[in-house]
Amino acid sequence: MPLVKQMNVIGRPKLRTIVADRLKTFIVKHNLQSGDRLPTETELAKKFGVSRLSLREATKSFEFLGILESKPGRGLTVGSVNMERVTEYLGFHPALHGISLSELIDTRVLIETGVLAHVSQRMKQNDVLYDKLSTINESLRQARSLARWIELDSAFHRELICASGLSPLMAFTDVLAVFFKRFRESIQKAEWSQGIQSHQQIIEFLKAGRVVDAKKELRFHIESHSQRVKTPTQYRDRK
Amino acid sequence: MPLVKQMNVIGRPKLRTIVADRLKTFIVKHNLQSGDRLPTETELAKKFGVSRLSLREATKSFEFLGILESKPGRGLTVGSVNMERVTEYLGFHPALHGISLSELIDTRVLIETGVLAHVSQRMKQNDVLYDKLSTINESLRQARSLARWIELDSAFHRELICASGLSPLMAFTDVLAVFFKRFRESIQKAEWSQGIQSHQQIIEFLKAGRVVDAKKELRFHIESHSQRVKTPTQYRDRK
DNA sequence: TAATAAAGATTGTCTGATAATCTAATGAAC
DNA sequence: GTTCATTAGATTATCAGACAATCTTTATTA
Repeated sequence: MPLVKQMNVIGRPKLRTIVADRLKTFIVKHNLQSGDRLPTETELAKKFGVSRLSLREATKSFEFLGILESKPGRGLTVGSVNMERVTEYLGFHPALHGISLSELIDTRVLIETGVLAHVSQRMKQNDVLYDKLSTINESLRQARSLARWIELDSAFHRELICASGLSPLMAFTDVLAVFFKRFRESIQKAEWSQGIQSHQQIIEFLKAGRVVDAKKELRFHIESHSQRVKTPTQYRDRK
Repeated sequence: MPLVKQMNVIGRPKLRTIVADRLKTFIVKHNLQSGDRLPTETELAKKFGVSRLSLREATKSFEFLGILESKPGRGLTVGSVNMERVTEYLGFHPALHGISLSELIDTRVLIETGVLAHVSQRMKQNDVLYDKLSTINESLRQARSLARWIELDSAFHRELICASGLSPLMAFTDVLAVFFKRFRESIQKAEWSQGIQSHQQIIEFLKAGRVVDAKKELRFHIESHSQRVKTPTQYRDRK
């Protein structure tokens, strides 16, 4: 007969969870900044009373997010969060695939048109913003392959958000970009020029401070994408 | 004399990085959905040609994000992304503390006002939306503690986004909420009633289809937060 | 002094083992 | 036959120890 089962009953928290929490506390308590070094794995493991393996499960999760960095011979250092990494792996998750195209487009229209007032404002004080956007659009004209076109079109819209100076939105739009990539791929070559014209019109409007016109043009530009996509791409092709 | 140093020179990618990528591919290729089961750790390790340990470093990172779940005796299953978890651990990171309050407020104003047109539209077809918001606001009147007030205020604004039906924005505002929590805590009791009145006004405007007025009121409501906060909260209290 | 080589420290990865936990099969009682 | 408790099997959780790979620092040499 088996001994009395160790009563841990419902969810005993995993060790790595505890360690992750203590690591977080450690960083905050010591007020560590990017680049600062942490104790070695062995020391931390001893400090937390767990094996080096359990400690690593926590640090590796942090490293995945970019919170920590580790190199052989150097040790652990505080990193700088890598949003791209996060979004790349969150973006592919099935749960997020259920979002309809119209929802995605509405969201994008909301953010990009909302940003224009800020962009226009900042353009007045800084010519570089206009030049950057203009340069990308110029390259767009010379794009030969579809892949290159998609890359530059994404860059244009990304730069638009960036020009607003609202950094939180940058990270978010990177997530959205993952989904739009697949829609962009259904674009026809004949439609390139139309898109480029729209881009140009938008930045001219912005430079002139005509925000309302820019919004209208941008909304039309984004929404015209959707009309070309006949059927939403299916991802579930088998039972 | 040491042997010729194994020339790997620049960054040979870590095994866990490769494994993470192959795991991602595996999930996408097999079209796995939330709740679906994966092969066992041993099988996956064999499949990828690495040790079980290296495999675990990848799966644990995924588990941390909520992409995977693991239980002893059951195995690995596809999870549903836990944004709270992600934001909790990203939110404490020093690099993200650099975002200024004005940037946060501008971003919030942009999203919340942008959403109002959608909300108003949907309110016409569904009374429940108005009732939900109204109920939260009603509870807000009866809140006694600051903690309760913060909780309900957050809930109101969250419900507002939710009412737009744009689910991508939900996840994003949850991230922003982490940062706003600390600013809400500086609010004065005397200001409660003013906030509640604003809430009420906003939903009345929305119900009446007066989107422009609702936007104006909401913008004022959010921006008035910032004026109360005298100095941006400092996190670096020591060298 | 500067370049090179060696030594030390630290993470990367592997193997193997035991404990904890869940799932499913088994059997007993009604 | 049905329902419940028990058992057995499968799978992850955690540990320990070892060696390789890599970076940093020190020591050596020209």
